[in-house]
Amino acid sequence: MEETQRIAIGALATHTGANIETIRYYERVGLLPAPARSSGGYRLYGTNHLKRLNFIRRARVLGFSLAEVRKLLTLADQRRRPCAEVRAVAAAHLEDVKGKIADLKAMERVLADTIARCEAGSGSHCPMIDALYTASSPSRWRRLAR
Amino acid sequence: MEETQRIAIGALATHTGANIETIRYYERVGLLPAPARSSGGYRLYGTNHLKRLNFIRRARVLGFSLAEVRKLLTLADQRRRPCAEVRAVAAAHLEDVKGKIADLKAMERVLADTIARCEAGSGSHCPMIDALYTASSPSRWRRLAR
DNA sequence: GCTTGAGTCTGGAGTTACTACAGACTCTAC
DNA sequence: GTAGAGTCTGTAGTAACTCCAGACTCAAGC
Repeated sequence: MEETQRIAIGALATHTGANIETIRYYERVGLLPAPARSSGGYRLYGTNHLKRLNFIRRARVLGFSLAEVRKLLTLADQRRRPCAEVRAVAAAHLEDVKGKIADLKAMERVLADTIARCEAGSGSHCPMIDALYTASSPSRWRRLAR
Repeated sequence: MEETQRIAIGALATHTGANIETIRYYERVGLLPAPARSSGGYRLYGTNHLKRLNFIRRARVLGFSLAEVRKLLTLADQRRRPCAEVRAVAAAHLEDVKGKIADLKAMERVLADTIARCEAGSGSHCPMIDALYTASSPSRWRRLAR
């Protein structure tokens, strides 16, 4: 319960793998509570900060935006954990991720195709450049990319 | 060869689907050459601008960064088109896209798993929050996410 | 007690690729 | 000549950091 160890920002950074500047940034934007300070003004972090920062980093690795992380942290902070709400945030994010995968796969296909044509090209002109300069409208390309 | 029609920025925006502000932005950062001006200072675009802007938009749809688009445009501008260099830019970008797809798929898996556990959960605590608060280090999560 | 070097502090600017104003001016049609 | 739509410039905001300068603090060694 009580927090005895207090570590400086550099140590927290090493323990979590986060950047020092990022830690200060998270404090500035209110994701990480302001820690205690030494007499000289150094930030002194306890285990709660360590846990919270790890939470943030794990959520970020999973692609949650800081706004989503904020929401998740708020939900996590409530002692009675509203699992349904957490699930809703995660599910919305999952849909987002799926959409991005679909978009990237479409891009991958077009890129791979064009590069392949490039490789087979005779050399007088570049199929990649041609494809980009071609008169078909970007909206058609966007359709293609879904 | 000669350009007779000259259209205002709004018309160019409608023709390409680009935003007016974006067109001015592309000019500011040097992707689109500064067009002629009317006596009152309005920008007047010709067909070359139209083609170039479409090129940029198609490349952006395929996920090329503006830096990459710049490189592609430079290569396209050379009369003798260095197909190999174009292919290199595109291939590098394709690798990037593939990497992002892999990352997102890993995210998708972890998210879907955790949400599934969430659905099956008894209700006393949230598996999603637990997973994020779990003591395993973010670097392990990152490994997981490849 | 003093010095040294590493660590930390704040505030501000830079990054990417736009987007969104405000307030002034221009163009076209009636 | 005037109304209303279009355009102009310049600045600031967005996400999520990252980097920097110049000042200060801390711990260790002598």
